[in-house]
Amino acid sequence: MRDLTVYNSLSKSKETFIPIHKGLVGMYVCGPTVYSDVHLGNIRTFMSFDVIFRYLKFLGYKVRYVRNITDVGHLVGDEDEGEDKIAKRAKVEGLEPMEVVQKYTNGFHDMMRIFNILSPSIEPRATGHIIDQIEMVQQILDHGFAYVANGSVYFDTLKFAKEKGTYGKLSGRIIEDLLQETRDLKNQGEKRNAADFAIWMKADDRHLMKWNSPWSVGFPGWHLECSAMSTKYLGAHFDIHGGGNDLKFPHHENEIAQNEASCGCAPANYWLHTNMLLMNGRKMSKSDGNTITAEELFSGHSRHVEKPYSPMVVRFFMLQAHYRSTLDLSNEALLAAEKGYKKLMEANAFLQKIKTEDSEKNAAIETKIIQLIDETFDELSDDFNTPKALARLFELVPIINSYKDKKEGFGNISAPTIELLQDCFDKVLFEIMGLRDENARSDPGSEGALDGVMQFIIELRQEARANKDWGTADKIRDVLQAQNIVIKDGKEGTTWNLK
RNA sequence: GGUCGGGUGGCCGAGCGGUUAGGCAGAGGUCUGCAAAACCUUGUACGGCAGUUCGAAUCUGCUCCCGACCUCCA
Repeated sequence: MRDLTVYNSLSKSKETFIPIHKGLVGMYVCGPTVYSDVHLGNIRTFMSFDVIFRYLKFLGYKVRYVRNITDVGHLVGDEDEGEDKIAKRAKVEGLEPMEVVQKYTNGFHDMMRIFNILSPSIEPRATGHIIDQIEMVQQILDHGFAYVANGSVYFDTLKFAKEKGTYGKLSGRIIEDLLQETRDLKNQGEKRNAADFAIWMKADDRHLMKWNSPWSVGFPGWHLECSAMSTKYLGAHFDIHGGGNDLKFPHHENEIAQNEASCGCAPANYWLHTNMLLMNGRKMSKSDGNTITAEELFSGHSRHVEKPYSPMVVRFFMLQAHYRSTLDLSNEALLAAEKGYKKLMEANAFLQKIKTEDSEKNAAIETKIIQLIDETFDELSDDFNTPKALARLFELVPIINSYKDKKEGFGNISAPTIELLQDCFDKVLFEIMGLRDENARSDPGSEGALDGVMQFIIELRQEARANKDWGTADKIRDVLQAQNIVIKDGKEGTTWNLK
């Protein structure tokens, strides 16, 4: 197995990835809070972890990938009296909270499918794990790192920080600074310190989602569900924990604290964080409206974009940036990605059709190809560097295309090398990067029929061309073009493909 | 205000001590009835100012911008 290097947010450096159990990887990623449609920023994060999941599997690891659905406890606003996001939405839409949850969970799953993001191994919901969460609250209380106040339970951050000395390690926060926050929080009354946070909250009568507990009828705190569910399915100590950069603090920091307080050990060895998707140079965010939806991208109906872009173009666009860098979305960048994506897919489609035959081989090119293939996997193994891996693939494209033209000096590639190349493109593009060839005629039933018709039309056009009837030849091409079918007259005959 | 990250050629985006990253756009050429595609050739950029070094986009200091987190967000 190739050595894999990952950037660990905990150490702020790249480390060699060594799983706790040989050959097995446990990975937990914070999923969405299902109170509204997913937006592109979420999608980028889940797509990044999708590639990570796919690559780990490619390397031969058996991966248990847990990605939760948060459907309770996430509050609006910055103080503990804020409304639950789901409950608020339920009121607005006149639905049962669970209907809201189902609606947006369905929407989320649809979007994951559209972007070819694989389902995780387990997708647990917070509301399905209330008992586990109550047990964890109890453990934290038993260990003295929480206190009950008026039916709610708060995590005693200061005590935890003093005794364990690890609080703030992930996010670089210093407890003293947090305590000195002068921000004017309305509901500080029950908390001993500003840095404390609720792990169980007493619900008022009007609250829609609430459960019985030893402390009150209420609901779990936002950070708790991840601690409880990761522990339940991956154990107290697992390999990778991931999420968006904006979750580092307070969410992940508090998650770590909860885990340590309940079972005495840090939950994950490696913390991976994806960076933000930007638009207009600013974070794309649900709450401030600086956003574009996936549907708007697909339809082109947005002032930020001048034409529609397909899901795979968007996926490719995101793959061209490293997951730890911010990525600025713009029409121009999308346009460039679309061209590049098509070029790569066309080269691949041609490559996969090459019949291997033994012929005189060119040692220099053989070496170059093998080296580039090797480098492609090196890049992926270096903290999942998809942009660099794609760059190597793009360097292979001219070699592939020159084979098409049967130019002097190229084309003399041995069968095993061609097979290696075919395998590399297939694995990297589809299995690892999760792309799909949108140009490929996907419906096998209609393919035969359309292909037959196209062969006939191309034949007719060839006759016209042979008779130098350029008018007819061009008309056929123009009409087909209007139907989004592109005709290309190559040296080896005419080919066609759907635009 | 505190903490952290970033400023790379027309655009996107890698790299982080010595190499052409790559994509898109642009220019010239080959091919072609014309086109498209493909192929070949072409661009010497790293916010600014000092410094370290044989050598810096890459390290250090200062400085100017921008962003993220600190409050719900992937």
